[in-house]
Amino acid sequence: MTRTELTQRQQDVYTFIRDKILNRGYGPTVREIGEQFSIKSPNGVMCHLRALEKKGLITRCPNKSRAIELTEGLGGTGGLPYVGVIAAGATTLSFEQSDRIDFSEMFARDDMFVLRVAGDSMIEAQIADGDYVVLKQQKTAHVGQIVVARTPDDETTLKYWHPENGRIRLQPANSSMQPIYVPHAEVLGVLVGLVRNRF
Amino acid sequence: MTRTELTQRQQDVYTFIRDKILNRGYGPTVREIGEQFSIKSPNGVMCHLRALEKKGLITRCPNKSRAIELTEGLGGTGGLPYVGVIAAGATTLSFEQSDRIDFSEMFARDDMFVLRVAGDSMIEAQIADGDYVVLKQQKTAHVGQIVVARTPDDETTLKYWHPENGRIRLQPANSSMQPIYVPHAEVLGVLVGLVRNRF
DNA sequence: TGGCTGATGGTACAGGTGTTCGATCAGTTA
DNA sequence: TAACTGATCGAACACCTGTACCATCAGCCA
Repeated sequence: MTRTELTQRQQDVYTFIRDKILNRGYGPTVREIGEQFSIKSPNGVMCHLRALEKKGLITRCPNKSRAIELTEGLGGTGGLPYVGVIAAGATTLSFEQSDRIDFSEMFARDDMFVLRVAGDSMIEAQIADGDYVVLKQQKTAHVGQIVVARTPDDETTLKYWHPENGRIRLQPANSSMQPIYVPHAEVLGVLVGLVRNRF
Repeated sequence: MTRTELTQRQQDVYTFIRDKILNRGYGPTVREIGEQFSIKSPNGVMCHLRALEKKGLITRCPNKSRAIELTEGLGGTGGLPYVGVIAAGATTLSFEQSDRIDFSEMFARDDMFVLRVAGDSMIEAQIADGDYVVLKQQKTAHVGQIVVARTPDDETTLKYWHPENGRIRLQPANSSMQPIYVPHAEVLGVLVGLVRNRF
């Protein structure tokens, strides 16, 4: 959601403010923002805040400390009703008194990140073109795990992770495709989840 | 979430603080709390804040304004960093300054519900056993959409929706399975999303 | 009755904080 | 070249805010 109408600097400041509010629960002061970006004058920051407010991204309450509201909702209030398991066979759905399920809570760890999948190389693992995959950031993986790996020629790819004698086999889940063999590769993260929202 | 170890007054104060953080985006000052509860001395409020902190409900950062953190997570606040598209080929992942993606926002409509899939009848639509499917509650569907349908013998199933002359064909996405033909069926919802979190 | 806890009031102070005014400076546009 | 915009510095100011110290009072328990 990069905004062309924002300068890079404004984008940075906005992201910082949002990050503070989201992760710490309360926003930064003018001087905290300044410190973060090595802006030594409070007025330097004020200038950006005025710009962000004029462009409608934040709302401020004059003369109050830390009183920055994000115009964009924080989102994620409640989750969705979880009504049961659906099998090939009989099922009773109970909309009444159902539990709720919250996907952002499901992937709530902050060492995770999201990639969008392009291509069908993992189709037989039920990972389709356009899916969002959720990955846990780590540098090692077990044999057979699905990982995001960076190869020596600086390509990044989503594949099964198979270290072999003196090389790495990056195995697609697509029987019409061949495995990739590389002398070594860097694991960027391992697959922990998947989200799809187009049907 | 009434806590027996809290006095009524403390409970009230805590609720007020949480309400401010959740609905306004930033917490109250000591004096704002005092005004709300007609406590005329800042110290009266301090006393409650100390109590709440001692009991572990909030965390404070000394000498900072509005610096009240709720110990209990806000629930579904933030989303995850969205770092790019991963293709079979080259990709540059940018962890710096990345956008964020929030799945609970993605499925934020309140006419949606979630089911867990049992069985492999939709495997060729990349819907696997154990996946969560997100459905939009509606009574009609277009031809070829994936729906949750209830058949006359009161079974509920996830299938492709194919109305035909005088009957409904409920088509699995599994070439080893046969379609189900029923004289009529009730659409409970159409598929709009999918979430998987086991790998 | 004495001691304890929870809840407040009052006052005072130091440092945090938002804001303003004036000025510089690089890069872009007319 | 002149005008402008974005970004920033520096200093100053008034108010906001957290905090500390001291005191009161009702209710409960021993």
